[in-house]
Amino acid sequence: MERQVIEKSYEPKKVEKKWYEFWEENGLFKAEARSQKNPFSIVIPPPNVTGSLHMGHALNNTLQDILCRYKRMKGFNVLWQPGMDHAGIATQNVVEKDLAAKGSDRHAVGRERFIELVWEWREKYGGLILNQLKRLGCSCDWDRERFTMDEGLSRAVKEVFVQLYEEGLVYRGDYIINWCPRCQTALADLEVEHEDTDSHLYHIRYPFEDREGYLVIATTRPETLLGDTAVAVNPEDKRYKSLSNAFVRLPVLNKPIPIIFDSYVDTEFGTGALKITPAHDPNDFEIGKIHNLESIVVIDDNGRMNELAGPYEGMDRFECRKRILDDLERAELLEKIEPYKHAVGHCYRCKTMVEPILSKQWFVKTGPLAKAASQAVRDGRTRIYPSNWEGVYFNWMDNIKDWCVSRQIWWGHRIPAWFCEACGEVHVAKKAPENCEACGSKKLEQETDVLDTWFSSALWPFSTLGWPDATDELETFYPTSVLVTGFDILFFWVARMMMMGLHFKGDVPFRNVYIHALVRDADGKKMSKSKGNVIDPLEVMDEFGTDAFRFTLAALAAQGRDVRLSEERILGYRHFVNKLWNAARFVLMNLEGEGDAKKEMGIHTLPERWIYTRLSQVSDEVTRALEEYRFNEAAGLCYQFIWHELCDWFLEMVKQGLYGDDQAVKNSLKESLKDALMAALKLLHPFMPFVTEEIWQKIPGAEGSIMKAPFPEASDFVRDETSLAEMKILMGVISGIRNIRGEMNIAPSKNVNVLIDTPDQGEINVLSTNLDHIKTLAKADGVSIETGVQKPEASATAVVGQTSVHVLLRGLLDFGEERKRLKKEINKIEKDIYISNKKLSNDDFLQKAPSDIVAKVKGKVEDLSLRLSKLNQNLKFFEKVKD
RNA sequence: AGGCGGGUAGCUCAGUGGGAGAGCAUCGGCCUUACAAGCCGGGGGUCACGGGUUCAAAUCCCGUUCCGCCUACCA
Repeated sequence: MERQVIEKSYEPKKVEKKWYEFWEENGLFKAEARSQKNPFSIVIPPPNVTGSLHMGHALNNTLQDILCRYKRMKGFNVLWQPGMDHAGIATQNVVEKDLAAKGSDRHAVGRERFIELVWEWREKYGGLILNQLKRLGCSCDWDRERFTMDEGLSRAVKEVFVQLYEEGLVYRGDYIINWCPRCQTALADLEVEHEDTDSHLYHIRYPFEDREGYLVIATTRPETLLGDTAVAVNPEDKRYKSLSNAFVRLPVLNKPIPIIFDSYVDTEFGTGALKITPAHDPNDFEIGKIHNLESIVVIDDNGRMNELAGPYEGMDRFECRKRILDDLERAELLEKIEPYKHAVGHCYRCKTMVEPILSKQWFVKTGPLAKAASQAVRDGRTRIYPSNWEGVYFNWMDNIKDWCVSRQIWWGHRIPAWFCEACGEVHVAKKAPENCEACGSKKLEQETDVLDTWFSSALWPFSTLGWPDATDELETFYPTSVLVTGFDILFFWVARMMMMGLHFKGDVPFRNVYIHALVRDADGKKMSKSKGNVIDPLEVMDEFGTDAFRFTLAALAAQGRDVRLSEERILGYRHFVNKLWNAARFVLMNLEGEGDAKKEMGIHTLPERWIYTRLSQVSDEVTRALEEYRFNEAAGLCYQFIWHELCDWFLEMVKQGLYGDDQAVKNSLKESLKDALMAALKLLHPFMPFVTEEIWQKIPGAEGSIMKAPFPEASDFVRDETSLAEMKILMGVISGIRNIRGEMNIAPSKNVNVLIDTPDQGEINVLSTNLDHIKTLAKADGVSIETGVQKPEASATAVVGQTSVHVLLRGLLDFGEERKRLKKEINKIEKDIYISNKKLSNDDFLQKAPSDIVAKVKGKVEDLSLRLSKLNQNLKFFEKVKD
């Protein structure tokens, strides 16, 4: 065989690209539309077409990739459905910015041309994030990539909208919506971010119409008084009992408005009198409806005062506020100004302060849809992990409000509704009608509004699989197996997919939802560009390698907890990647020239029997962890096992045999080494796809990609429970000697002699057949094993269970040090014994605790007592020597 | 206002009723022929505070406090 030169350290950059291309070329990410295999499917949370990879994406997609790779190795027909979201407002903003840079704007180029420009932008820059996902190793079936604006998905959108309309679940009406004056569009309630803001509460005098004096109202937005059509007080409020049928005079505009009584008004707040502006406040709107008040819109789409604002017409809303306050002051109608902190809504896209404005919009009636979506989770048809999110989900679903789905932007799915210019009739249909059904006119104009981006996202789990056509993909993969996402879009996206999936497919869109945490910086702060605390995933991958990065994310992704990412942590796991690399290097060096060694039966040494047993256990544990989305546990198990068992003990123990003369033992060890390495690689592959493939390909006899290798199962390895106990003794003795050497500062170059004293024949057998391991790993020259011997003078002793390990230190032993060491040990044990004895002397404990627990404590006391007496003997010995 | 999560070693965090753990950092000793991105050994914690349930509490319950987040129409 040709000698493979293996580098001393792993160089991620050299191999990552190579293997990704290899996987793609060999079609290893492809799903089968029809298959005998069990299906496993995930739809990717579609990143925005404008997006570039940030930590949230990295975590989200790493977890999905872990699941997909794991399930493929488990033999499933895996579909990881990729795609992107057209991201209405975000994308439109980007292209508008381009235009602005050229001194133009969208109105100058016109709607049609603008949309063309957006498509052009998409062709040019839109694929960026997908390539970044590839760098991350994501094993999506890229041939199936979808886009929320592509033809098929647009068809699904129309189909859904029209059907909902026909069912009465879509309607159009005048309501208060959140208006972003910068984006020039309505926003759904969810798209408004409330932020506590230092503001002022203005107390304004509204003079009575028919008598002296005035009513004082409190407001944070004085400019809206221009649209006031009433002042409300609570009917129970004694202060205002006398005011029925009274009027006040609206300041500035100087017109009479009625005083009305409504129990909505809080008597405790402000003056207990509330100005009512039905066109610019959601609550006032409701009150206005009840009392048949007129709604007067005074702020336009640009956030400027309109012609109904009288003298303030044309002013910006904030400028108007200032001017009105000045005018009120001058008229002595401003009673006082109090500092006031309250939540102010901002546009989630551009952070502009939103303005509640009355306007005509399209809504989805969510009540019936939400009820079904809520029920599906209550029934367990969809399970949310971790389950505490179910409460949040129910709370939202049960208090849901209708969803404003129209947006006054250009980039998006244009609402399939047509208005008759002649009679005003509204037609909702998949295709433009020829003429008006009501009056026959041919003059029909399509609605200019587009749909909320989340409308198309809500259909993602079935629209990407070909709906409304009945496809094999839908048949095979719907409902999808699991949705992996962050809690920040639980309402935006997950909830709405549940509603749409249930309504249009008659079944939930996913069996499980795994909600992962948010990635924060090392100080627990949300990463954001403005804070400058963003760690760029691409830079991390460059510096530490993709595998180390992925493993870090998985290891930190404990359920229900945010991920705090620090570079030190990633560095630590890069060391782990390198450790694996070097362990493999060691194994491969020893397999050199062997070809396919035949399995040698019956000569397995203790370390081999042990490592197979552990492989069996660990495979089982990792599998269970992954099945329950306990990624951090799965990662931790692999880390612990590979580093501290496979490398620290097994690899060290096989060395002698490998370097010895017994060919049969050598062959057996090589085979075991290879088995253990291959199993470790397979366990790690979902987490670290690149390095595991790179090593896999170097193993003699390993066939094809590791992606196609079966994931290790408990039954793949011979379990030998006695090997666990035997290794425990052996490790205990070795650690005991090492401990003494360390504490006594014995140079590693200095070998020592050891006398082991044990009464147990089984232990004698184990230790004597593994003498060489003790010699090598503990640096002992002569090791003898006896029963009931005298403690040699000038020796330090470790006590392991019933066994004493005397380390002979002629000329090396500092008696004082040894006394100190023994006292420390004795102290610890005495404390332990004290605690356990306290339990055993408690009758309640003996009676009520389960018997196995009692037995355990008893056994522990016995063990400890034995050790204690031996340690005490040793201590006495040294105290005698001192005298 | 309501809801959720959290407070465990110097730091970051695991640990949902029975012997307080890991990684990093730290200290001591080693270039031992896979790995100094390494090896061996050590030190370090009133599990936020106060009560309760229990034979037994970091873990369950109640209260207090601090931090973070989410939802909400108090002008």
